[in-house]
Amino acid sequence: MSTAGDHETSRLDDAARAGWLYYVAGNTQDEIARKLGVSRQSAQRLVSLAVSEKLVKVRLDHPIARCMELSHGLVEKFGLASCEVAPSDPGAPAALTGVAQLAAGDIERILKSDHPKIIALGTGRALRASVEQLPKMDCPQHRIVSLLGNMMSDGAATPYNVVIRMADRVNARHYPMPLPVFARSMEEKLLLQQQEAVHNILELARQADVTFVGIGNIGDNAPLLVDGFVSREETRALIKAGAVGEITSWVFDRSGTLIDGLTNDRVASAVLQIAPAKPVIAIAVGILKVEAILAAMRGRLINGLITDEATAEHLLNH
Amino acid sequence: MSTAGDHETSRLDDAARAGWLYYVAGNTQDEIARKLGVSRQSAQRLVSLAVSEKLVKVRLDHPIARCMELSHGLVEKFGLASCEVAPSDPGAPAALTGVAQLAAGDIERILKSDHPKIIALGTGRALRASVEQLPKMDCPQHRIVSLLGNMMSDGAATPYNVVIRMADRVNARHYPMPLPVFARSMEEKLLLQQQEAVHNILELARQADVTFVGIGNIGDNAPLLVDGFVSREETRALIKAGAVGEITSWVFDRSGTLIDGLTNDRVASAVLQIAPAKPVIAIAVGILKVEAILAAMRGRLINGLITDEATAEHLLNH
DNA sequence: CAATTAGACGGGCAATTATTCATTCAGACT
DNA sequence: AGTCTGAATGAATAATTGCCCGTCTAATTG
Repeated sequence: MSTAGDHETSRLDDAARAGWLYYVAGNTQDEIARKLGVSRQSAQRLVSLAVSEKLVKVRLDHPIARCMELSHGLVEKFGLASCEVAPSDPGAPAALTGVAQLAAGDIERILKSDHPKIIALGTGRALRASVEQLPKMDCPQHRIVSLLGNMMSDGAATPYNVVIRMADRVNARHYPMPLPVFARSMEEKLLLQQQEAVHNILELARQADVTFVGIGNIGDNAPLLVDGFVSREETRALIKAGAVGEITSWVFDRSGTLIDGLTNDRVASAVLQIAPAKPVIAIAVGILKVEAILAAMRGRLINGLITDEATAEHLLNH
Repeated sequence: MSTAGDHETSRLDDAARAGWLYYVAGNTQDEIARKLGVSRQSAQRLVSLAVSEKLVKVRLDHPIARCMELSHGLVEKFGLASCEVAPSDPGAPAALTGVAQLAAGDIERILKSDHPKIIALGTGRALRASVEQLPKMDCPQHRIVSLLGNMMSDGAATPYNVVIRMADRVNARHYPMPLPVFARSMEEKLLLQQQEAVHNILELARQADVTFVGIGNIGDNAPLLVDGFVSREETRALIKAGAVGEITSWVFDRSGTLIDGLTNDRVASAVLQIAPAKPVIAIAVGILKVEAILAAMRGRLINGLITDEATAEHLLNH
């Protein structure tokens, strides 16, 4: 026993020595092997032992480090395909710029591809801010398609028309949806969607290679309410039905299940797919949205998330 | 200015991201390149930037880590060719075992060589303890030579006969020095050294491929005094002449310069070389010896050191 | 005591990482 | 505008690292 213990101890000592020489002193494994009087392979084993025994601890002295941890944690916890967390600037309340830059980076990377892509977009302030961050580009090979209408029921344009703005910037073919966000009734919705142009656009959206959406909360500060798409009474009914969030105006409950009836009967936007095969990336920031984001992840309505540090903390500590 | 700053910042952010993915998440640089949307070379540059900008900090969770730092510090500060520091066991007062094992490891490594080597040995408790740690070996190709006599002036054997003990263990040719440590006078010393055998041994010692010595302090607890080689009066005279330490009974002052006259006139051991070309490694432990070790390093009487943590701390904080 | 087995070792090779070099590109200056 | 400079980039290549496999050693077991 004592012999084995000593043996193990001295092996760990050597591992520590090797780890120190490698990570702190910057020696190569060959040099370590010479200094420790062992073969290079043994030196390699010692270094890797030092790592696997957790003798070496790496710390990253940069605000980004926390973001990476959070992102990693969210990926693990909710089975996301991707997650990016922007640092929250404690000074600036307009926390959008961080995520907007991140999202813009993602979008830009996709646009740089030579292969034609179909990019589907929802709406929302965060998404709009992201598009604003895009540089001028020339991407005629791609198509940008809207997931939902850009009209109020009375025909007025909605304030956050992301598709057209983006197409402006990057010079791509684009397909805004010539529909109101909500039809006046289920029948009207079906009627509208039977138009060939609308039908084509919905089909295009279904084939999208990547989808970016916003997530809205339901309640007093809900985008849908603030922007006048639903009334106070409808909001109350939705809350009573368990609604906590919405994506492209489709309202869902805590488990991420779409609410039956109510406004969902009249939503004209493309249907959400559960556990989509292609990336569906939500851009969403804010403590108010935490419940909605959680629900969307639980229900597999999205498989990617771009958010900020503060929101990510709440999502993980829930 | 603001643009440049932003640019630099975002570059560092990316570097931090890359560093995190590499060191914390264990990604390969290829994966990082894909995730960050840059070329593999750029990913490599980002990782190395994160290192050179000190964003990644590596810590080693093992007592050895401190020893490695101390060793590195001593090498730098005193221009040593090598330095090893054994962990001090706060519980055990007999701090010798740590350094003894280290030294034994060094010696063993040399003995394993197929090329014939000449190993010169001094005396001392630490050196003796090291030899005790040697395993049984069979090394007829090497020669072990003593740097100094193993007799008291009256012909009695000295207690720490390292060479014979070591030769016992490793079965190597050995050359103990058939001389007293101190002759009775300078004339007697010269006479003794003219014997052919002695002359040959001294020449062999001069050619040694590697030399291991102990370092003694001068004073009340000095090995020379305790073991009865010098008298109290001689000790007093030496101290008055500035003596702080000795190696193979050659006494030197604070600057590592050999003291003129006194006992040095009568030392029969091989002369110390200043700034030796081959490794001359001292094995020395203890707060009492700090002054002596410092002096030996200053005077370039040694170019290698094996000591323990506590002693190393004192050497560096001096 | 022989058989078995777990673990370490080193050789060789594939994968990964670091470096060098020529080129490009943006901005500064003439 | 032309030219220079310095940074950034990608390609090529050199260096380093990680992994697999056959071999050997030592401990365990029957």
